[in-house]
Amino acid sequence: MPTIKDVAKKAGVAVSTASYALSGKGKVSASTLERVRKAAVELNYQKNGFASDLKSTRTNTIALILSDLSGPYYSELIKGVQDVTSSNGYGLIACSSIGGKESTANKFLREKRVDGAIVLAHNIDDDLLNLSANQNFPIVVLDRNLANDHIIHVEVNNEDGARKATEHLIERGHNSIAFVAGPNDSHDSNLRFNGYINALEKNNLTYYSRFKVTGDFTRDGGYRATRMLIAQQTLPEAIFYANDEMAIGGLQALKEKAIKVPEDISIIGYDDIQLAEYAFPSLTTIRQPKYEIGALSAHMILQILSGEEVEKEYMLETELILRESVK
Amino acid sequence: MPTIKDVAKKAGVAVSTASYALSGKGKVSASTLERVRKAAVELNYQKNGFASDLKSTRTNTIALILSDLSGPYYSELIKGVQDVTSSNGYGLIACSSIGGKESTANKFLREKRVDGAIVLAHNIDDDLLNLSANQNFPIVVLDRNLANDHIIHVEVNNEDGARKATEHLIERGHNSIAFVAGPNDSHDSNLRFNGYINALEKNNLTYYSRFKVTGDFTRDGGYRATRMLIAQQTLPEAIFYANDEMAIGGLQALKEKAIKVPEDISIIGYDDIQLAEYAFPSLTTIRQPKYEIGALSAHMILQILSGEEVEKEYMLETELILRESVK
DNA sequence: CTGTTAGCGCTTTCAT
DNA sequence: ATGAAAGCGCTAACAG
Repeated sequence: MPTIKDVAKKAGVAVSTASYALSGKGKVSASTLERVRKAAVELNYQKNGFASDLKSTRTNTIALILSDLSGPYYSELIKGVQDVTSSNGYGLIACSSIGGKESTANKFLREKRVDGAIVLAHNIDDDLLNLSANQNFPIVVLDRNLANDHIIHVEVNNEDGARKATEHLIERGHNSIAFVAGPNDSHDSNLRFNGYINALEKNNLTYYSRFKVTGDFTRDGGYRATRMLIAQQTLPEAIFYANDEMAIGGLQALKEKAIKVPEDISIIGYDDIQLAEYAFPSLTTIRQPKYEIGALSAHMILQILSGEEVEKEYMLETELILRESVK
Repeated sequence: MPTIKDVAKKAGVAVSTASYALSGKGKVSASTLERVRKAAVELNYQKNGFASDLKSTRTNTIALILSDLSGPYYSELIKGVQDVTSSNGYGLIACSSIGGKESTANKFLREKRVDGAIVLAHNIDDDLLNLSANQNFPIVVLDRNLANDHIIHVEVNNEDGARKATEHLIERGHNSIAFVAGPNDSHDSNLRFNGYINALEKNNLTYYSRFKVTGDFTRDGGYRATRMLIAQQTLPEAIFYANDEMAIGGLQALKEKAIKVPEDISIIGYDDIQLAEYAFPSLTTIRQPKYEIGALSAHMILQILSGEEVEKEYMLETELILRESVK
C-alpha cells in the first residue's frame, strides 16, 4: 500500500505539500497540485483513514447501535436517522450488539470510533454507556433511563401507549385481557406492562397472573406464548401483545386452533410495523413514531457535536391505530 | 481523555508495560498487572481505537454496504452475514451508500477502514470497487459483474428466475404479460428483463414495448407504473414485477381501480420478501435465497482473509413460490 | 508556495 | 519482568 510519502517522493515534493494538495486545503500552486494528483493516481494511493482520524479526532460519523440489524421495527427508525445525518454531511454506520463484549457495538462505543451514538439495544449494559458518554461523545438512548449528564433520552410514552391499548380493549367490552410480555429485562416491556395493569385497575378489572405470559419480542415467541394461553382452560377475551411481531406469531397460533380473530378473540399489538397493516386480519395496534424518533435522535447528537446546549429528555407520544383485529 | 501514558504514569510503569498489561499479552507480573488495571479504571481509560488500528492494520471488521439500510429485502441478507461474521469473531458494520462520493460507504471503501466488504448498492461505482479491491481487501459484489481478480461474485440466477416467473404466467394461460422494470441502471433488473423476453420468445408470444414500464424498485414506483399500465386502453392479462415491493404498490393501484387480483389480472413478484406472504392476495413470487447469499458472501470474505484460495464466481438459484396472486 | 518537523496514541522490538 | 525508543501514516504549526 503506497503512503503519502510515496506520493510525495514520486511527485518530488515534501509530504506536507502532498498532504495539502490532496486535501485541497489551498496553499499549493496549480502545477504541483497537478503533479501530486497525478502521482497519487498512478500509485493508486488511498489515504489511511485511521492515521488521519488519529490526527483529526473527528470522524464525522455517528453510529446507530441496534440489538439486531435485521428487525422489521428498525426500518423507519434508520430512515429517520439517515435522513438527518446525511443531509448534515455526517456519515452513519449501523452496528449490532450481538456478540456481547466482543461485539462491534461495544468496540465502537469503548474505543470512540465514531463521534456519537444512538443506542437501541437492550443487551448493551448501562455501565458501558455511562463510561463512554462524555462531553465529546454524546449518546442518545432509546430504551432506558440513565442518570448521566451526557446521555440524552428519547423516549416514547410506553405506559400511556399500553394504557391506550388496554382501555381500547376494555371499551370494546372485553373483561379478561391477557398480556404477552417481551423479555423480562426489557425496560419497554415492563413499562407497557405497567400501563396494562393501570388500565385494568382504573376499570376495576382484576389482574390474573396466569394471563401474563412472556414472549421475547419475536414472532416465534409470540406464537409459543399464545399456545400457552390456549392450553389453559379459559381463553381470555382479548390479548394485548407487547409488540406487533409477537402478535403476528399469535395470529398464526390462533389460526391453527381455528380460533377466529376478532370473532372469538380480539388482539392488539404495539409498534405498528409495516406488516401490521398486511396481516390477516390487519392488526389494531399502537403506533410508535419511529421515523421521528430516529430523526430527533440524530438531530440531538449533531446539535451537541456542534456545541449547542440541549434538553436531555424527550418524550414522544403514541397513537392508536384501528384496524380489524379487535371486535 | 486519558491516554495510555497517563495510565502508565499513574501506575508508575512504562507505557510498554501498561500496554502489555492492558492487552493481556502476558509478560507482566501479577502485581503490576493489578496496579495498571486499577489505574486504568480510576482514570476511566479507554484506548483510542484509531491509534491501535494504525499499528495493527487489522480491524477484524467487515462492512456490508447497502444502497439503503432500511429496505425490507435486506433483513434476511443481513442475518446471513451477521451469523457468519459473529460466529467467527468478526465484527460487522452496515453502511449506506446514500450520499454519493461523500457517503460513509465510499469512505470506508476508499480508506480501508475495515478488512473487507460486501456490496449490494448500485450507486457505488465500478471504478471505486476496482480501485479498492486488492490482495488484502477482498470485496464481494452481489449486483454486478466486474473483471477483477480480487472481487468475488455472488449472483442469483436472475435470468432464469425471470424466465420461471414468465413461464408460470404463460402456463396459466396468460398471453399478454407486462413487465415492470427496476431502475434502468440496475443490472439485476436488466437481467430479469432478458429472462422475461426469452420466455416470451420461447413461447412465441410477441413483446409489446408499451407493456414494459419502469418503476424504481419501490412500492411507490410500482404503484405509479401500474397506474400507467391501467391508463392504456388494453390491460394486460398479467403483470410481472421485477421485485415484490413494486408488486405490492401495484396491488394498491389495482385495488383502487377495482381491478381484482387474480380474477381480472394475475400478478407475480420477485424476491419473496416477508411481506409477500401477507399481502392480499398473497403474492406469487420468485424467491431469492437471501440468507444464503449473505452467509456465503461473509464466508468467502473470511476465507480470503485467512489466506485461502477460493472460487471467484458463485451462482445461486431461485425458486417459484406459489401463492394466490396468479389465477 | 514549499519543506522540516513534531506529534496524535498505540504496539512492539530490543535492551536491560 | 520492565523500560526506552522506534515508528504506523497522517496533519499542521512553523520556518523559510
